[in-house]
Amino acid sequence: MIEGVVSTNKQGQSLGRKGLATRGRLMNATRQLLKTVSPIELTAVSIAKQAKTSSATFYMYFDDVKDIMFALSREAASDLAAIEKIFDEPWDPKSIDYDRALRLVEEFDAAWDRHREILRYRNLEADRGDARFEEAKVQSYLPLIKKIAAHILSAYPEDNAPKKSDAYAEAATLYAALEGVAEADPKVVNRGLGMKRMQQARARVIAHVLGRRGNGDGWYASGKARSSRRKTTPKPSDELVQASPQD
DNA sequence: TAATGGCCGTGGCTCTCTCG
DNA sequence: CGAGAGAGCCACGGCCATTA
Repeated sequence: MIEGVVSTNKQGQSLGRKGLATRGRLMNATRQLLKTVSPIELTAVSIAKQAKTSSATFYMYFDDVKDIMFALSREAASDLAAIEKIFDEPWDPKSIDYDRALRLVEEFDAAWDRHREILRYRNLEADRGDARFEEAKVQSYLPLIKKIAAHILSAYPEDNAPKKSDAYAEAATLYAALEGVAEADPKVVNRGLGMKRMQQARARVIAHVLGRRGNGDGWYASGKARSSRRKTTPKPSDELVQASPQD
């Protein structure tokens, strides 16, 4: 897992075996309830009841329901991060590797299947402006976007590489496509084009963006052409680009 | 084995909010 | 406006590992 190490409860007492077990029971109870109850409707009382403990005990470990959802979202993010390992395998950046791209999509979707309610809640709170969830969301997707961007850049010779920020923009676009479908309820997707088809489509897009070209295709302007194009290109300013390497 | 102290869970209370 | 549900806090007592 795993969620950052928790060493004390809300009263500042250091957690022993029992305390860690109770905290874990509360988190498991929340996961169970999320299968049938919206996170918006979750209550500390229902979680405590499911964990066979009292609401007072719940407040010894968590501030409120949002707090336990945050702890669960960190666990989920850790599970999701495991798919980055695909990029550590030998992967020729100049070849179109559809099978590997499909595996990336399938593993990403599988992680979302395991944590959909929690990750959706995390994204909802981040979108609502909660700084803690926003930070958790960024820290969740940034490592994968960095891997994708590095893979894109590695397909080019040094003297003909696209701008790093362009590679990051493409990586962010791919991630948005990945997550956009993964976040959707599979039942809804299956009523439409079907999950298999959507996975294959994303895999094809990813395979083509990641495995391509070599000497460039004229998409990335250089020299004067690049500087003149900059006039019409808005300067990236969000936290993703701030965290990404600049040219 | 008894004493000790930290860890932990609970009962009961007040306050707030929602609903009829 | 009263009833009910839930949030949150506090004080107390039980449990358990450690120590003499």
